[in-house]
Amino acid sequence: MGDRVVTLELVAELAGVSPSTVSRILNGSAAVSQVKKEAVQEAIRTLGFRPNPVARGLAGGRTLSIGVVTQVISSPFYGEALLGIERELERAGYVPIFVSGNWHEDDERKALQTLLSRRVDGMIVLAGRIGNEMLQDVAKTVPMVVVGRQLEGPQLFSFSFDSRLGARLATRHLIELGHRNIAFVTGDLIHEDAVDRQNGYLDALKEAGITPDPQLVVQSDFTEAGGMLAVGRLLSREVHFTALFCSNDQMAMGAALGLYRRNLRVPDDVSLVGFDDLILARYTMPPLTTVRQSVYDIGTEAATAMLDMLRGARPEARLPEPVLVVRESTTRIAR
Amino acid sequence: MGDRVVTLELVAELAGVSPSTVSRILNGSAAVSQVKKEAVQEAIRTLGFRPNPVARGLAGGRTLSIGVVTQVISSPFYGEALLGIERELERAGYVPIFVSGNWHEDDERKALQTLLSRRVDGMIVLAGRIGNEMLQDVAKTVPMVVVGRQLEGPQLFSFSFDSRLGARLATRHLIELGHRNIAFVTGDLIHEDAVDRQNGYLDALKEAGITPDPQLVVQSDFTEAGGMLAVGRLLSREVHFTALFCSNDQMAMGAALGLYRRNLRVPDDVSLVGFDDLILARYTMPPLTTVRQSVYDIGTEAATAMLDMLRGARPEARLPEPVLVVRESTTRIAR
DNA sequence: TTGTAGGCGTTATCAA
DNA sequence: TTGATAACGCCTACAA
Repeated sequence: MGDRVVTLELVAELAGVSPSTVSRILNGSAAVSQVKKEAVQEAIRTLGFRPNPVARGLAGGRTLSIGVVTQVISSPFYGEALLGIERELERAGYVPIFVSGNWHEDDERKALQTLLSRRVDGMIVLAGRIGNEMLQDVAKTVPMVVVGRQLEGPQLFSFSFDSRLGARLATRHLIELGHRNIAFVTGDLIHEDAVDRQNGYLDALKEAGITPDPQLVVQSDFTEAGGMLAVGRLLSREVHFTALFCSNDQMAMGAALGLYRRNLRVPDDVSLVGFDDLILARYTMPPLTTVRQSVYDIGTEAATAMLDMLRGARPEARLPEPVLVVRESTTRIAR
Repeated sequence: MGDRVVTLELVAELAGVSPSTVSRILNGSAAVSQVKKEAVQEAIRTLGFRPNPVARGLAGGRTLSIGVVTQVISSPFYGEALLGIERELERAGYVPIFVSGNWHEDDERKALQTLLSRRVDGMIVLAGRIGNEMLQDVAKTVPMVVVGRQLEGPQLFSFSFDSRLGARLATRHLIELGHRNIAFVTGDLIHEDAVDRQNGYLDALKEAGITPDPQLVVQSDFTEAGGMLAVGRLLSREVHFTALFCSNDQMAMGAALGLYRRNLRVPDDVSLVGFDDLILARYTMPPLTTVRQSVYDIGTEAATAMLDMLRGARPEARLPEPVLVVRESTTRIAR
């Protein structure tokens, strides 16, 4: 890895041109004669020169890095999105810098600050609690892509997955299986996403002429532990239900355990549906019926949108439609 | 967020001192009179000055960033480690830059290159396939912490979790429950870790005077899908086994599904043990007996070691001992 | 203890 | 098309 400090200047010297010419070739920022171009490329090769991003950052204001505010870097949900972001950015020579917001407004604010002070060229924000005004404010400094909310502004692009439709599909599936008493576990309603999913659930009930019963709805927090607790609360209310729709797969996993603890079998006693289609969903017992929203694709879309903005184009997100994935955690109501 | 470009120079001006004095205060690199120190701190506060890491990187050679070569950013296993790293580094003002190696030597090499060219102040490498020589070579440029192998060298610190002991504990637990025919699913043996776990398994068998049966050992790859396939291969061999020890939780999850598909019940027909104690392990059905190695702690330990090295101290890793966590996937052998 | 001056490796602005 | 020259924001001798 003999990484001696090979500078642009050395390259220029060897190629017999000025540093500016080398820089121009590197960035394609101006026309350069073919001969010199080749000489420089040759010199770059023999010297093994790699431009120093730090110096570039100082001089040109570009760091070739994109700040990513994620919520919990270790969550299986965000993990897949980060992977998509990383892969997509890499192709354009950018590196993502991930900072966790921990679903905490202060942490998110700090994350933005950290990234801003690192002079990232752009910012991708995955959901979170922070106020829209703050985001719009940051977007004045660097182009920004926000996933999971609707936000308008210059240098600002946002998109959401159609969670509402996804939730409607899931609920409709249960209805088609004959279920009428369908319980629902929401995520933290601070998320637009969580609200959308709840609305999708209500949409489907309405569609089918079923009156929603508030007793069947439990608030939770998108975690496994939360899902398990939710089941406990639901059962303590002593309302009858034959199906349970959880706003994400992680809560569904927790709920499954909660049901199991009460000797309720999935799907024989309770049909269970999740949301997200994490890899895990294939390996739960029984494998989980869920709504696929390709989190990986969300990541690549966000990255692509970012790259579009950076090159001055108007981004355009085209996410795949949500799809219901029927596995074995749901069944026709026993009667 | 009114992030106007507040430079160190402005601070100096406002405080009525020279830029170097401000720098000295910022870095504690030399004694400064109390009066000036206060004046400067005051100025920093009123101006909301935050030093520019990019400029710092160029001038001082320090970027306050640590490169982290992880394998799959989205894996639940690495995710927790990354979280630990992030939290610990943050306390010292460092930011981790994560790049995925994807268990691919080329990718890992590229990751190292990327990180090196970004002038990270240190490198943390989580396992991987890349050759030791290459790592030792990189360590000549920046201090390095390697997790999951034993490596010696200047500016190089490595530590592993005691996987061998962990695996021995797991296997011994099964033996104590009366199992004699214990199948084992290894991870990719390119990992030292995977080898250690296999050795631990063999240790325990030997301890109990059980002759290991190669037919009971299946090679796999640490993924859920791999665990499921492994069960298939095992069953096709038609060897008798009453317990199955998988080298990690993810494979155990896959194995559980594989068993379920063949109508084998856990733990009644087959006792199942995993390794890692991911959060998931608590929510599998039934909850998984496994070996806890706090991946989060591994992350914080790696970060701490890095920080130690950066401040010139000799790092010292003290990881918690592996602990067997008995849940409900194992039971006394039916007789 | 403090300030001055030079430099870190690029890019950007001007002339030529 | 090319090359000087001046930033970029900070750190670090060196001198005072």
